[in-house]
Amino acid sequence: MERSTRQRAAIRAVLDASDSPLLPQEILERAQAQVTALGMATVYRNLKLLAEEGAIQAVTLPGEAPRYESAARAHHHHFQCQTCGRVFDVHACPGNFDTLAPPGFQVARHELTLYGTCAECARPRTAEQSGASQEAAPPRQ
Amino acid sequence: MERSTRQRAAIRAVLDASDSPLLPQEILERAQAQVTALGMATVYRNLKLLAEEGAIQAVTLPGEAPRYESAARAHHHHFQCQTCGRVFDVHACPGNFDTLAPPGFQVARHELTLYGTCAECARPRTAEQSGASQEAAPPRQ
DNA sequence: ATAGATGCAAAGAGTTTGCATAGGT
DNA sequence: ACCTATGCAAACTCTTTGCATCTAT
Repeated sequence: MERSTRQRAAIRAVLDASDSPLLPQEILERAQAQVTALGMATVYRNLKLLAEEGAIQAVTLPGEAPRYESAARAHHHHFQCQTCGRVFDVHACPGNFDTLAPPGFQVARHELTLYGTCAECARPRTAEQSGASQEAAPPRQ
Repeated sequence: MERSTRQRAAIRAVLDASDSPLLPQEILERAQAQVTALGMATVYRNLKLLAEEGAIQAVTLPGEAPRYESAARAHHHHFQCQTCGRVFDVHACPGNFDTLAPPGFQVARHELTLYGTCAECARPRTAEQSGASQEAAPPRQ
């Protein structure tokens, strides 16, 4: 049966504490604050394990490594800013997509990703007075 | 400026001829029917180039390598069968997602992926009489 | 003739796996 | 005590890059 280890607890804690999906590397770094000797292999093994049992979910964006987030969070989608590359949660959901698929197809779940310009990047002239500091993920593209 | 080579033409032709997104490996194999000595590096270089100029688009599904498809095809989404792993096109689109993002966010485009059971996998008992032959991508998961 | 494109092989990045050891039950 | 989970390093897969050669313009 599955054992409860400090490593697994730390990884879960990191994902539960984050308000956006994290890269394996980020998870490793943050979890090492709890378990110093934690290795990347253990992170991957636990991500896979936790994903299989439904405790966490993978978030994949085109051209980027998979990120992971706690499945405990309410159903939501993602928005990636094409300017700064950051990923935001979108808690709205148009809902029922069951009728979109061809006849005979059964829709179990869906994923929706929006791309565009985030509020910060949309008004660069007010960036200073708004106190925006780009403290999240740095620009990528 | 950009030259027109047999390799690039073959890659474009393969993508234009396909009715579902293809993996780089599949593109290589099919294009080699035209250009025998074609190498994988050239496929990747051209996929990148064609994607940058908007001629093709990448389709990324969680846990799978990116697939590519012609951008000439009308706006559509994808459905992946959780049983056989195949990817189907979904030509319906709920449309306007502009209001889903938080205030100040500008939505330029969106991607929607549906997961569930395809018509074939939904009724295994009628698979024989329907003539289904699983000739598309083999099961993966 | 010139400069972009190709093919091969080596290099990178991200992820997985083998194996001996640590540690939960 | 048993057996899963870990840590390290090697292995793997997918993708990118260096370099000499080829080729479209």
